[in-house]
Amino acid sequence: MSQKTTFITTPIYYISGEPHIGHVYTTIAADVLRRTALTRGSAFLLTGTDEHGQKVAAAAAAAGISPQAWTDALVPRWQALTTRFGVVCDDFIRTTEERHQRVVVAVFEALKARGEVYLGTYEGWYCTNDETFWLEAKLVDGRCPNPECRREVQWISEQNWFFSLAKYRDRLLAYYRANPHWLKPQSVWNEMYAAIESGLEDLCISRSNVSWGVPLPDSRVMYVWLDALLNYISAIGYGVDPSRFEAYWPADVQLIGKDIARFHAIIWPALLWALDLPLPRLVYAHGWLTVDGQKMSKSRGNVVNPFALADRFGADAVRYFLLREAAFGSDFSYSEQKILQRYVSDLGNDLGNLVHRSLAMLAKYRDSLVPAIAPSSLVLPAQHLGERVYEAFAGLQFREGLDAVWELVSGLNRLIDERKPWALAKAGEDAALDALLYEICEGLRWIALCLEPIMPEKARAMWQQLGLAGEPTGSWAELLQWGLLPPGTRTVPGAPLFPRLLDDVPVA
RNA sequence: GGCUCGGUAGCUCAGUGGUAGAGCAGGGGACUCAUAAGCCCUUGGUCGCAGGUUCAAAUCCUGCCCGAGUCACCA
Repeated sequence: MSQKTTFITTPIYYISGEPHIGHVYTTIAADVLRRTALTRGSAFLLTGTDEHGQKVAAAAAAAGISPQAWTDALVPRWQALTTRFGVVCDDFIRTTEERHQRVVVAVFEALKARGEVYLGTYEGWYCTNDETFWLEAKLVDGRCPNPECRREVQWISEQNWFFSLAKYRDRLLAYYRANPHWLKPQSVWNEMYAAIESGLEDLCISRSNVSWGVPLPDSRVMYVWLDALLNYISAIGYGVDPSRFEAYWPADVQLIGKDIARFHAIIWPALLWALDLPLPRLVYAHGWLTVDGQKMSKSRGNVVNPFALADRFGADAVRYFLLREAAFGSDFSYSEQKILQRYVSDLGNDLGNLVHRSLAMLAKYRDSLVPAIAPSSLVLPAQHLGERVYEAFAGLQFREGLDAVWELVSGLNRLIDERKPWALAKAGEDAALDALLYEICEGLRWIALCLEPIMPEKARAMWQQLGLAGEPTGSWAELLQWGLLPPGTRTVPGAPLFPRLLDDVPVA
């Protein structure tokens, strides 16, 4: 039992455009981890925006405003995303903030003092149009290999700072072997191990030809990726507030998309070692959401707008769908039909209707008052549900955790059909009816608690309909004990949690 | 091209040596508290292809086909 605060991070999002469903996916998962951790202790969720770099500068220039004004205008859109999906961030850091930039500079100075960086020459073929350096081997007929570009490339040579990444190769390999579970899923571990094994080159960490970045003391700016990685420690006061920093670092889970594994699984650990800091306990690279098996991208025109999705199905249903539909580590193919099916079948028919029918019967047979019964009549075998769900969620096995909760949902639906409350009422078997109704309501209380990390709004709605005070949050060890639902509680049957959708028009 | 992952019921997937599984969809039934929901029963698969190892292969080996991803600042 660690008393340390569970520290969870998402990548900071590169604000080159509108947020899409993929960004939400990561952030929601982080929020579930945070809420799950809160059932046993304290938690801290960090997210934010990555605002430097040429693409941002170019977009701002195209709009005729300064990069700072550009990012200031976009950031609220990203913050709105977390709010819209019920994500509670304990901090939201922007790389343009002073508190971040001074840490970046301090880290640079520290690396220099430790001899971890040196001034060298950065050379390569450069495509001005794509603003990208290309390896000679990648060039196609001596031109830019991007099929949509194919322009001539030019040889660029500039003085820049380099981080001594290559010397960490053996230490990384040894660390990987000694810690086979520090990077998940296994497939990403394999890829990164192979990448390290094949050799590392020192990393150019400054730019002379870019102006929109964290300024270094010598008029160059910091390489945007190093700038971005440092958010994880700048936000918690590295070099500024040591006691605060040590209360959080190392991170317990750093969620990333598999595309940025290289930065988090090779450069990041080496950088932390260079600073003499411990590594995060787990870096988890989750899969992609694809649309009909195709990668989501602007050029394909198949980007799913998360706000539209939330408007149609509700934020909680989207949260549920994203974490229930596929194993968290692997890709899954999004489709309108799939989320609709989950909504109707799992949420409306199984869960929503269970709540509705249960409270309707309690209203009809017992005037909405939870009966008083002897504890001995409690028979539902849900004792270990809390542990199962906690272990699953905390271990990023969201689907497995939800499967476990649904065993109780289905169990209650089955129990109702088997014991037939309506028949008990007709036959005047009051004791049996009391016991049954109590069990059902108590089961619903458990479901509300267990689902709170996934669907906080709906869990709260269940809690209120059950007539319970406060929120469906708190220590599961204390709350998930069978029989804690107070007899005499007046339930408040309300609107269906997941009403039937009136149309099946696809989301634009 | 190198590397990675995958190809199992109509759909989404679990199953890594020992008589083919789940959920959803489809079909049938009994019920009525409920969002025409829920419950019970059920149809359905030569486990990508071809070889090989083994008493025994979806599961191990080899080759091939197909799909996706990655190797470039997209979660």
